[in-house]
Amino acid sequence: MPTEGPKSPEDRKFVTALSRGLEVLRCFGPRDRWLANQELARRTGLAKPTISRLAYTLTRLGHLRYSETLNKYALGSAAISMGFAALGQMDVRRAARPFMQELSDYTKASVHLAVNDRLSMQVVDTYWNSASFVIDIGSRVPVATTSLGRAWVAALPPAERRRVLAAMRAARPADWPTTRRRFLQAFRDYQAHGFCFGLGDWRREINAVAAPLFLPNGGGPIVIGCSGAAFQLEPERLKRDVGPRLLALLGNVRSALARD
Amino acid sequence: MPTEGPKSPEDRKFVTALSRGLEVLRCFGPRDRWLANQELARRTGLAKPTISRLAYTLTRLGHLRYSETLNKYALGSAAISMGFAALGQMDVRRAARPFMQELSDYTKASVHLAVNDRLSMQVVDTYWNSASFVIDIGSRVPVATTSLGRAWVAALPPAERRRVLAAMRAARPADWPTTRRRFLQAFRDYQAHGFCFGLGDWRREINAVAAPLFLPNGGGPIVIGCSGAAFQLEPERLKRDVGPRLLALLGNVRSALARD
DNA sequence: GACTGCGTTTCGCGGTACGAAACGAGGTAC
DNA sequence: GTACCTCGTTTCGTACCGCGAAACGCAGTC
Repeated sequence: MPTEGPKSPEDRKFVTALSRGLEVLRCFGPRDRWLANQELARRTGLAKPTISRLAYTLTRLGHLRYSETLNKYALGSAAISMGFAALGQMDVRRAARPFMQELSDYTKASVHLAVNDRLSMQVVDTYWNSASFVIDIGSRVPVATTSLGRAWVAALPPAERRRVLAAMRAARPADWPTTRRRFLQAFRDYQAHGFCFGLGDWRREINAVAAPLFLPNGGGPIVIGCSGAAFQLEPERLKRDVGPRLLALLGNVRSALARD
Repeated sequence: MPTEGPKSPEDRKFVTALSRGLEVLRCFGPRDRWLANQELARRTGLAKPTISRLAYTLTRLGHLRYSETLNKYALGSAAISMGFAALGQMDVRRAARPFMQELSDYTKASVHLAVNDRLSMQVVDTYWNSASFVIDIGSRVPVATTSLGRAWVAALPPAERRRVLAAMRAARPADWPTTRRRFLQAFRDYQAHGFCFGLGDWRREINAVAAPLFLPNGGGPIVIGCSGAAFQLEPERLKRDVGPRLLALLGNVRSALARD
């Protein structure tokens, strides 16, 4: 679910202070361990004193921690706990486990389960075999250039789809023509087959296929994909063999989820 | 870091709305997948309309998701992403990895890395060998009855220590006499040896030893512990052999962290 | 010692978030 | 069908909470 700022001029239900605080937490990407007050202000576009108060609150609550020596903030242990709580409640992971393992065994490639986070896909589970290419758990890959991302966008309702594409265009205007073309192709692939491809445009020599899955109780789609060395996963094989097996996998997961 | 509510009569820096929103998120424990508005109101002690607005905001931001059919909320993918972001930034994990593996190999028991979350310890990494008893990653164990928890409390400065003990007393008044006695012993153990024990009082026939570690840049202590079958880890061995090795492990981790 | 960069604190105002009460939507009983 | 639950959302006026310009404090630098 692509999120955005407050907007909605007269949305009395929207609690600004809470949104801003969470925005501060989201500043901490994989690359940004320690962020100073000023940097947080720059990234969020909020005034310094505001950041000061929000960060103070977040620190008291354990979501941030403060280094006296650096005068900077980092994510705290409360964030970790919340993440694990959320992970533990994804029963898709349990349900999908044997089937993902099986597909990985069959293809000798790696199989991933991912959820969306803005313009990235967050890899939540990974299964692999032999020396194939591996994206570790916890990795993030771009929505724009991976099969995981394309499958996610393709599964969105039109309105949200447009919002995401607009955000990607704004984020990387230079790449937009290519990005746009690839997405149009991805939508056609999704229409025709039910899955999307990534053929070497995220990493050279890595091919992949991915398909979305809507969970019973709402929320955005999650995505399962299979990726590996290009010489092993040729486009034709992805379309004829791996892709259909991926769809079968999703079917199995769906019925496993329905069962209990 | 033990967190608490707003309080502080005139704390102008504390942003109440943000705190309340995060409090809502924290209602979702491992056992509570779907929570209704009313249940959230009960747990947080906030008025229904307030929860309504906070939950609306959190849903818009992707931290919660809403099931139309159940009329209930669950944690959303933003929580997962944040958790992974926080995990990825704990370089203690990388630093400690080989040493924890080594201790696990030596003891044939499992070795855990944990952080605190209120009255639980959140297990963040696990290494094990053979068929020994395993606490999986993502598990949570109580502070009150485990070596991990005791080591954490023992490492706290006196003021925080008192706060935590008071919270445990309030949470389980009936167990307090026992809990108190065990903690006093744990503090003596920590003074004398630098580590704390858990001898069958969390799970029968499971013994464990744990010691805290303060990270270079502030924040509460993290804890590393070793646990296994009681017949393998007799108290005497924990004190003479495993405990000292645990301290050596912590020393190694500290210097590995200082190195880079 | 003046200067610069950054974080925190002050403080009065504006508007936001609060919550009692009203409203609405399903569900159940009879 | 009506009356009666229960639970969630919306309304709305007020209290007060969070906002941010400006002032302050504190290091480091030249």
